[in-house]
Amino acid sequence: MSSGDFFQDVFEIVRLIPNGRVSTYGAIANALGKIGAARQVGYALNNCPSDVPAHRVLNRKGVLSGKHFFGEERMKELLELEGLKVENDVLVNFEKYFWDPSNEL
DNA sequence: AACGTGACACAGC
DNA sequence: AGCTGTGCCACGT
Repeated sequence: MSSGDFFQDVFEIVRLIPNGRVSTYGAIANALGKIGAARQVGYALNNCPSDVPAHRVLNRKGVLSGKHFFGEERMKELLELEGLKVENDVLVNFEKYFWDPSNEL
C-alpha cells in the first residue's frame, strides 16, 4: 500500500472541495497533472477514508457514478444536505456547482 | 515483472 | 443526439 501517493493527492483535492460544491474526476486528475487519469481518481476515492467527501465527486456528466459505494440514497442525501439537487442520480445544475481544483490551487 | 481491471473521458459513427 | 469503441494512468493479483 506504499504506492498510494496518487491517492493522497486525490484525497487532498477532494478534501478541499468547499461545501455545496462538486468536482469531476477529470478535473482533479488534471489538477494533479495526470490528465486522462480520471479513472485513478475514482480508484483513490474507492479507498476514500472518512475524511474525504467523495460524494462531491462526480463524472463528466454530473452523474453520481460512485453511488454504488456510498449507497445511491446515501450520496443523494449528502448532496441535498449541501444544498444541491440530485435528479435520477444526476446533479442538477452540475456546471453551476462545479468547482475546479486547478482554479483554487 | 506482466496482465487484467477500473467510481472516467473523448472521438467517431 | 445517443451509443460504441478506444485510450489514459495507476493499482491489484
